[in-house]
Amino acid sequence: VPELPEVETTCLGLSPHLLGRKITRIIRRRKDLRWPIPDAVELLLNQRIEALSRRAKYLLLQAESGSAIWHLGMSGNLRILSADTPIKTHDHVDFVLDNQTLLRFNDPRRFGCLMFQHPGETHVLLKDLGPEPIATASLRDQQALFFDADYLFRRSRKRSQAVKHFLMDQATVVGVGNIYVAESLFQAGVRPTRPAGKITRAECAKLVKAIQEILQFAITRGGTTLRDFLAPDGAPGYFEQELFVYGRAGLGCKNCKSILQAADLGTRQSHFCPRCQK
DNA sequence: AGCAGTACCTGGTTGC
DNA sequence: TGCAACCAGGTACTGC
Repeated sequence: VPELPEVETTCLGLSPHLLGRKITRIIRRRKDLRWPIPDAVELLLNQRIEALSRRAKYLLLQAESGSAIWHLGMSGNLRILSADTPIKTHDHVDFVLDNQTLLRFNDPRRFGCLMFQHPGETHVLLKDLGPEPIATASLRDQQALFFDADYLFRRSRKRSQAVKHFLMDQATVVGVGNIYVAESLFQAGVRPTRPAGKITRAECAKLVKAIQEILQFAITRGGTTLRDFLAPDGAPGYFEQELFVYGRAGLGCKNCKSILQAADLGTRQSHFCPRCQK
């Protein structure tokens, strides 16, 4: 379930293997992932990889002729492998490199995508994204919006939707999915079902702090491996053992021993502590 | 415009 | 034991 920490882990893991390398061949075994893979990705042939970066849950592989945009969806995985590694089921795309290695995309559920962005263009998928939750000083300068308590408070006013959905909306803040929103709400002491508009300013401050700390900590643990997430070198993430509420309905709260409950929010379940979260 | 609900997809698990 | 039903969930889409 790749959320920001998993995509960041992938980005950090891939960078040393990709930067400066030339793409010698692109193999598309499928026409469609989440969307059709545009033919324009062929413009990356014989190009050197200039940069690899993450924006929200997207991974951008930049060359002079344009950028590949990957999204890992639900089950997507990018690995660096030896060029002679046999194909497995759901291996959909290879970028073959000039040093006997390749970048291979595997995605059983095919919710992921590979798109292309021309130089100077902003792909439509990247247009309406909210601010990055963890912003460096340089990001603060280039981003129109800055993720802090004031921003979250103002944006949530008069919103009736559950705060959980509000925080998972990539237009509010990027990178937060079902796992980390549950953990952040727990750490901030806020129930997932509360209407976003009823969250106090103090709670907004707690939520911002919780989201930032949890995402940052998860990155240091290499993300969360629940079913199939692996870093580009094949290593799993170790954040699962740090989870307080996600997937723990019916079990005791690690803080107060109360039995964790499941709230039905749409089709997704959301786990919380009835005592710690108001 | 905001929001709830649905579809997409496959593999693992559950239930009869 | 075998097979169907269900569940996981990021995101775009639909319709109110």
